[in-house]
Amino acid sequence: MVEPKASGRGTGRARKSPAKARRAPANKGTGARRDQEVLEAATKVFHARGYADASVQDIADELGILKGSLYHYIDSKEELLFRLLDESHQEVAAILEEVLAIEGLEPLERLRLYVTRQVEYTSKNLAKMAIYYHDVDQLSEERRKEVLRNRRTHERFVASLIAEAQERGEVPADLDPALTTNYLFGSMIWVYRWYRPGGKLRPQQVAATCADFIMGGLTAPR
Amino acid sequence: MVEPKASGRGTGRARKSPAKARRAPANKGTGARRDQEVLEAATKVFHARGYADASVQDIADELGILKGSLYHYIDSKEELLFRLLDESHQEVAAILEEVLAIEGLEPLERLRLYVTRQVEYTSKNLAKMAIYYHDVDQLSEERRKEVLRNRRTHERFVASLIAEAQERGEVPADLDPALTTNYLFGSMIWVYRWYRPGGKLRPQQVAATCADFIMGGLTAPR
Amino acid sequence: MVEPKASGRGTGRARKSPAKARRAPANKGTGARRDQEVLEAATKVFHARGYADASVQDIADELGILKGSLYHYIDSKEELLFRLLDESHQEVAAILEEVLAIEGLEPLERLRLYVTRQVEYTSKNLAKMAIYYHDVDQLSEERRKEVLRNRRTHERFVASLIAEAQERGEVPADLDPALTTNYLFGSMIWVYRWYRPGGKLRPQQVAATCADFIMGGLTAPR
Amino acid sequence: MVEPKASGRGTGRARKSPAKARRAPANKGTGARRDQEVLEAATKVFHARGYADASVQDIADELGILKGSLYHYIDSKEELLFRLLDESHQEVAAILEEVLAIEGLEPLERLRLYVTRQVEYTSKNLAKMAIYYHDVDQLSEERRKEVLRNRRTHERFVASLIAEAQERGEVPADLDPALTTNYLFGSMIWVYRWYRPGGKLRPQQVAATCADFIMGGLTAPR
DNA sequence: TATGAATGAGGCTTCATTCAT
DNA sequence: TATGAATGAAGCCTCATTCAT
Repeated sequence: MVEPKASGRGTGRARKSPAKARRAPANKGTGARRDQEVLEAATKVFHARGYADASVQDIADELGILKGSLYHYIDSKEELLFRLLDESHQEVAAILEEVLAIEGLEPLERLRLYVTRQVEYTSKNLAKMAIYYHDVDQLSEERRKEVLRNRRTHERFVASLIAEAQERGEVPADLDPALTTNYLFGSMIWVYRWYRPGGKLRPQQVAATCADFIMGGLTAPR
Repeated sequence: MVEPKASGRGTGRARKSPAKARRAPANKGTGARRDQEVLEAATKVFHARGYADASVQDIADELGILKGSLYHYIDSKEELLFRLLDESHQEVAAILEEVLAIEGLEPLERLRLYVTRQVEYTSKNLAKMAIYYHDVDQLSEERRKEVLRNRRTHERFVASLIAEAQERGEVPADLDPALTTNYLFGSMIWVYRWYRPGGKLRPQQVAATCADFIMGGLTAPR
Repeated sequence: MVEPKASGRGTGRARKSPAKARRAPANKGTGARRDQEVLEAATKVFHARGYADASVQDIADELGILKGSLYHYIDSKEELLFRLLDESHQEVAAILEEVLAIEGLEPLERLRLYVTRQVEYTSKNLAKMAIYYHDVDQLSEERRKEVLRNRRTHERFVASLIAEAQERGEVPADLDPALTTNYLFGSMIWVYRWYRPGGKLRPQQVAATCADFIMGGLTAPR
Repeated sequence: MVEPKASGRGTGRARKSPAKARRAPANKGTGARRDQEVLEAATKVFHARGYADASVQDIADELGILKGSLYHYIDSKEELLFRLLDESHQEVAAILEEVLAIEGLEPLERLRLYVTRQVEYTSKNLAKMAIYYHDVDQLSEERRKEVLRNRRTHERFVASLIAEAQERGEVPADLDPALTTNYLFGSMIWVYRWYRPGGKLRPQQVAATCADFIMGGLTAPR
């Protein structure tokens, strides 16, 4: 069984932290909580207007502080996007890791579980996932490459699961695992574009039907 | 068999054109050709940098004219985007219409043909399709609604093809055609994100494998 | 005696201000003072070059800040004009209110007082009044309507003073008060076009002679 | 009796004329007629939008030709304004000349006639007069000076009429003719701001009531 | 005369970011 | 931490004017 490696906190981002210089101790969890609020505000705003179109002012408004004050929590608008994408990646990667960590699952069962959890996560975190998939290109060259590298690693694990199933004869032999991974991801990811929470469709239903579709696509004889 | 109606040339058109209003000019195609060049330049630039990030200057540079001169051909940056999206829609809708016009095809054959042609088109017109799917949100309220309305119509035709196959028992009865259309589109559309022309993968191969995947997803028993 | 109502502070006010919305600031007047400086600079520039011809750059120059910085104080060039006109209207309306508030005056005495004060005010605030009467048309439809509505109300009060005098037989019975108000205003307002402060003519002299002329025009038998 | 001199075709404006260079003869009255059409279109447009706000495009639209073509008839936008103002001045000056040319009139009768004709003319040529009085400042230094010089001459003739009446004791001795001329003009000119043709008020009525008002202002004892 | 493409300058506005308080 | 004034660069768009055809 494949083993995902530590999922790319590499560049590590020694970012300015609100609990940094001046008066080091005194407040501790507050800084982190505030940090999280900033990320949430940014998520909401970036999703609503698109990263490029959203302004730092919008985020400050969402937080109820002034634009200038926001710079106590961020280095730049782009760094904020990166943090968001990085956080998203952590969570998406964690799902894969959890699924891979479960013992005793056959490849196809594992794949179905993976897709199910992933789609459910996406349905429940639409804004985050929308930004994750829609706005990577807005990062600087270097950061974009880091994110894409992480994704590629992630995709390779999924592809290797397909390959495993293929070796067991459960997936047609003439199917290209890496190529098919793209179709699988397409169905899964595209959810961020059409799913509307609050409608009659529950996340579980989306997850289950999407997994059905994908499993069919993988296993159907040619 | 369902019949798609004329696909939404209704709203947006009173645009400025070099061959524009007052007293129809005597030139016969130069204007239109230049118009097309503008669209192509915009396509290139919007794809490379994203609509929001691309500047009118970039497009003018691409054309080798001054920024101000570009406004002989467009009303605004946004109108240019709309024209692009509208044109894309025409072409995408044309594919569906052609496929629907063929007589004697069974629903599933028709669906496979549709997917194949659509994916091949996308592979060959990556920039256009990337913009078509990635940048709709940047349109003004009104124009966005028009585009989305057109798409919804398009999707309904595809869903109705699935329903037809379902009635013939070729697709599981418990599958929701409208919902499944989303997964189908996901696989198909996502191509714009990962396909790289010039690599070893030919458009026809992408089209064929994508169609296989989707047909499997539609027809596999639960 | 008629009573002018609060003169139209209804519409236009939700403007951006350095002392603006979110969490009322602790500063006590600096913001307002700067605001006033902006208005004064704009008054000077608009008067010198005409609203349409004046640039935001000119105003920024006058203030010694950058063009972009000016937008901390204004929403748009047009909103700035509106603020100017609104302020002017407040002051002009205040004069009328004061004159109407004095008790024990006969209509014609009141009219003479009104004209005198108004003309004196105009002579002393040429730039403001010039803009007030010269540049209303440059406002957006909605704002122009608000300003004109205010003026109409103002004029009606003046007309009603004429009507009062008429009832007492002090003004010819065949004279139309509303129509005559226009002539009265013409003489009064036109001052902004020809009066040059710093010349040998004092504001009081202009006011007195203008009032004489107008009272003659009102009362002379036909 | 005073004699107005030739009213300022001085600077003369050797303007580009459509009947100028290439193929001198052939069309004769056509050129002048077209010229007049251009002036009329400009009058309409400048009045509707204000000189500074009106574009050359607007005028071309009004004429049904293209912007570039308009430059066959004008040298520049400003020159067009000047032509307009110059023409207006000719007509306004002509009224004064005619009134001065009539023999056997007493000064006050002459004044009343002058005001009456002038106001009637203004009421019937609102657009022209509005531009004449509203947009002089938009001319270049030199041309503005020429126009204002012409006006000053005109005003002096009116002032001298007042002085004549004063010498006959028909106007209070303590009244300053030049100063009073300003009030007189104010009432007369302001008509361009409030009169609406097509309403119930006929030009003759405006003229008569305005003249009444002004004569009252001139003759009433202090 | 008329066209219409192109110019080039300038105008209004937005915005990420900095910094003194 | 928070403020809010200011920066400076850039973006979109308009427009008077020119010119080859």
